Amino acid sequence: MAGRVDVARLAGVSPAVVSYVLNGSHPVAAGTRERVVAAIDELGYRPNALARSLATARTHTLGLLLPESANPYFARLSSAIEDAAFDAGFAVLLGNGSDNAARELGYIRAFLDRRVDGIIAVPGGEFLEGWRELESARVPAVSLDRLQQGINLPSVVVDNTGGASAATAHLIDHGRTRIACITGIAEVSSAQERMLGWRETLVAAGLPAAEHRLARADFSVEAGHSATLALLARDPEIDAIFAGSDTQAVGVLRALADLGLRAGQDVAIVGFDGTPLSDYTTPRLTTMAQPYAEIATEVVRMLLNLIEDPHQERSALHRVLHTTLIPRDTCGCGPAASAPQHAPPA
Amino acid sequence: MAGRVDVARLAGVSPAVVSYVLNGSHPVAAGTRERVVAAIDELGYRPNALARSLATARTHTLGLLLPESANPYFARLSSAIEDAAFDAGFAVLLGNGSDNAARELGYIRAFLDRRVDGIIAVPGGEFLEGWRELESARVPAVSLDRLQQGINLPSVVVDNTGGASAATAHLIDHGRTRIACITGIAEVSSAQERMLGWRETLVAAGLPAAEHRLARADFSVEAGHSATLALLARDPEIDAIFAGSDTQAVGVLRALADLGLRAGQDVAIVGFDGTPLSDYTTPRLTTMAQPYAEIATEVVRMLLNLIEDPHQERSALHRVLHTTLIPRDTCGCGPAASAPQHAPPA
DNA sequence: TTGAAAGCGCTAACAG
DNA sequence: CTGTTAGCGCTTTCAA
Repeated sequence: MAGRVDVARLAGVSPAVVSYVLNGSHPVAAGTRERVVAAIDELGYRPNALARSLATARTHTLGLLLPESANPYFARLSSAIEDAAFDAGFAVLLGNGSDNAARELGYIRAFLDRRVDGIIAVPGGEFLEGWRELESARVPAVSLDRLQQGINLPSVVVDNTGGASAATAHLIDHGRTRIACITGIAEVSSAQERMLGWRETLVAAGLPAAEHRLARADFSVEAGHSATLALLARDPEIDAIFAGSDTQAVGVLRALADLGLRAGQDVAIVGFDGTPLSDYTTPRLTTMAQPYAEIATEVVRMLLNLIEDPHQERSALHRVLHTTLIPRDTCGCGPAASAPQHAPPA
Repeated sequence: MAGRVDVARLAGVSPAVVSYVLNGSHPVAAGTRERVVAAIDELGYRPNALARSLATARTHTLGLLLPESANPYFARLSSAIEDAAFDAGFAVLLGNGSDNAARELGYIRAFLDRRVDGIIAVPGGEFLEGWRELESARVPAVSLDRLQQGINLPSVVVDNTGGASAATAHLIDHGRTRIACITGIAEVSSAQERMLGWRETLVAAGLPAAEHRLARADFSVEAGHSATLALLARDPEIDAIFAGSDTQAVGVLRALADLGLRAGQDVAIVGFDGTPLSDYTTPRLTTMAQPYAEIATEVVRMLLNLIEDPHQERSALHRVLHTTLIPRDTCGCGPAASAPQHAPPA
């Protein structure tokens, strides 16, 4: 592989000049530049990023730590973040915490060791030690999707309470009164806030927000499925379910089908996240959509600013974006809820 | 941040000795080692991976290039690969080709510049130039999920033809005779092979494999949806559909519901991939499951071997794993196909 | 068993 | 405008 010296020799200049034209950091005579550029692409020369990083203390690489990257929501989110990072000229190292403290820590260290310029993390349940290392390493980091108890890092989240409230209100508008909630564990701030939005809205409407209509489970289809079964066994009167995530909502759908109940009619549902697949469930899932692209550009923008100037006013570094209701079939809005399901073949 | 020299000073040794104990590459007196180790974790010292990599020409980092990481199949796959890489002590740089030649090339370069030890790539449609850079850079690389025309790189794929054949045979076993196929574009080898499996099996059974019952679309829900609509409009006689991916199958499900047709009864369906969500669609999707964990461990094992010894026999570097049929409801096996859909609430 | 010193490939003063 | 030189933080001969 051709090196900087080869280029320099071919162009008849010193190695330093090659750097100058490469980085545009120094004035270089037009003629010289041309010769260097010609030499560069004649040799197919590409600067060694490791060496450059060692010298500049910048890797143009971000670390992204997720709790479980296979989850459709996080998959969508990470894809958006990668896009934004790519546009900004950054590569991303991906880490999968798997809700496992040791792994999260392992990835944080892997990122730190490789000197990433910044870290975006969706903190899992047991992330305290990871944060500690992060803080002591003084590497710019921003918390995404959720806040971590007692640690004040810059963050980008959505208005979970507001979104949950809108979802619940929509259910109430449809005449539902016995509305259950399935959400994530209390340690996850976003899950907790969604529960709060549900509860507050119910209370404000003079409707019961009974404890036995609240289920906490992890953000998986399986959990949504079994939580629904348990909820309905405990209280068959339930006529609507607000699910704190689309993945859980898919489990709800499946559970209703298992019980022979019609989603959108017997039991109305509103999910959360606006996952791509939510538009293709049967029936179509009404959900609170998150603004993925906006979240992604905002979080990398914030991180990049932080990298430029690490001593920013912390208070300005908390962004709250908004979700929007996408009314489809499972709430009772759409046509499909009453569409022919036993119609003869076309 | 504490450096190697600080550790050395604290332990009363030379910086070189710190390296010796860190890498265990050199004999070190027990007492000395202890002092060094003590100094290391008193200072919380962590070696700079960039510097180490520059010196050793090893980054312990892999590049993973996917066509679209938000797709449930690739999300599941990348999560499995990350797991395997983590277990092997490797971090992964993730790239999202977005079926865009320029982006793919951009990521290949980003990987190469950062001196990844190896690359795993699922080639998108226009990956030729990317491959070229890959080859000339002589970096170990393996092709995943599909083969790239005319380029002989090590690969890990599944037996697509066999899987598609089994899927089609299963449909035939259910008495279906007018079986359509929706798969990816012909340029994608796996999509093509799945189509072939469908066709061969039909022919072998003396059934028609009509061209007008074949649809090529990209691997998305949307595409599966519209392809189904088109297929059925063209030929309402179709009584089964083999979908070359679960995401497309989800679109098929949605399209059938739109048309008032019952999946598993009016039209039977078998998907491909065994995506986690396939177990939670309504009705449950019968599918050919890919062995994710096995694929992942195999591909990183192969890549790691290649890194150790780049001059291996090429012929041994093609692994074909097998898919397994998971019979559920959409083929007609399960109970849900005939489950009450208009039953009264429990 | 330990230390000194020469790189790894690049950037960034500083001189010229 | 261009070249020299000293690092960046680590590994690795080679001597001691």
